Amino acid sequence: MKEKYAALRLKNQLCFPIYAVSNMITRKYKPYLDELDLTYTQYIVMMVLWEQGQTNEKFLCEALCLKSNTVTPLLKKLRDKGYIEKTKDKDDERNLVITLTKAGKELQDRALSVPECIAKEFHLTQDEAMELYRILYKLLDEEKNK
Amino acid sequence: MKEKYAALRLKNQLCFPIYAVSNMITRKYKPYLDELDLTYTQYIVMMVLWEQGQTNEKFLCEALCLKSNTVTPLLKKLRDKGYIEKTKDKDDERNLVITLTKAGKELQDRALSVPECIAKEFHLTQDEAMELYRILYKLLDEEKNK
DNA sequence: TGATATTATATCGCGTGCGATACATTATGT
DNA sequence: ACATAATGTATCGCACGCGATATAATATCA
Repeated sequence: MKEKYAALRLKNQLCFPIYAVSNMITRKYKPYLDELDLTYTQYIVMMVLWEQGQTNEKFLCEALCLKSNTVTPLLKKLRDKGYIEKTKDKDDERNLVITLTKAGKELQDRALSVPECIAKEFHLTQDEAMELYRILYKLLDEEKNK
Repeated sequence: MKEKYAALRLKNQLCFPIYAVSNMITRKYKPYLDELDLTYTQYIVMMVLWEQGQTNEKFLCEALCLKSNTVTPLLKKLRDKGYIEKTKDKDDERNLVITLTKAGKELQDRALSVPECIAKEFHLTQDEAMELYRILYKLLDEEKNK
């Protein structure tokens, strides 16, 4: 018979390797992002901005699956670094319009090498990467549609 | 031709869904672990202890892919909660021997329901769960053997 | 219109994670 | 034996991530 506590063994968890790999990824990015004066979380905020050009805090929170209590201080730091600007929406003054500064836009070119540097550090096959991606988004999408 | 900045799009990252799912998992566990007076990280520490019965900080750090500056305060909190005890190894006084208290041992029975509660919240097929597990450990093992 | 609800952002406190560093103990080499 | 290195743990400072709560602006509805 199976051991009573088998379900509580670390090796039998799916949550733990996700947690550990997530920490590992942040560590891997650090040396590359240090050169851009960005943390990992700041980097993904910048990604959204590079793509959207202009956005607001609410959109960022949803795109990154974060809460305002995480994003508000992040935006403050990015503004202090001179990468973004925050202005009030004229039509709805609750709305915080976030735009890239010149330095913020220029950062995108310097960031171009990051994805390939990171890719070299992980050795998954194309199929593995795609399957991992698919399963993770299945979990995220499921959560979003609740 | 492919857009110049395609590699910097959030949707083209593998790192981001791992990060987002990891955060999601911690949120999912919270209500169940609150009843045990454990955080997620404290929970995985307890898992190692339930399995090993006795261990030291170094073993914990390696098992959980964490550094001592994370684990030391964790152990302090678990001791304050009365779940573990810390004593010096007689043979090597650098070594911190960590053991479960009676309350710590009893907690394992109360934790037995957690894995199944969590499993119900995620809807992966058996194959998807196994493949996810395999790929994540491939990444972790690769890192360990460096 | 005016009370109430909703929405978007911000603040507070706590618990991680981590790089850098310090400290005490043991091991090592001459 | 004794200076030096290695090892195991602890401390410090910073940046998240989040639940709870607050605040300001807009929407809703009697």
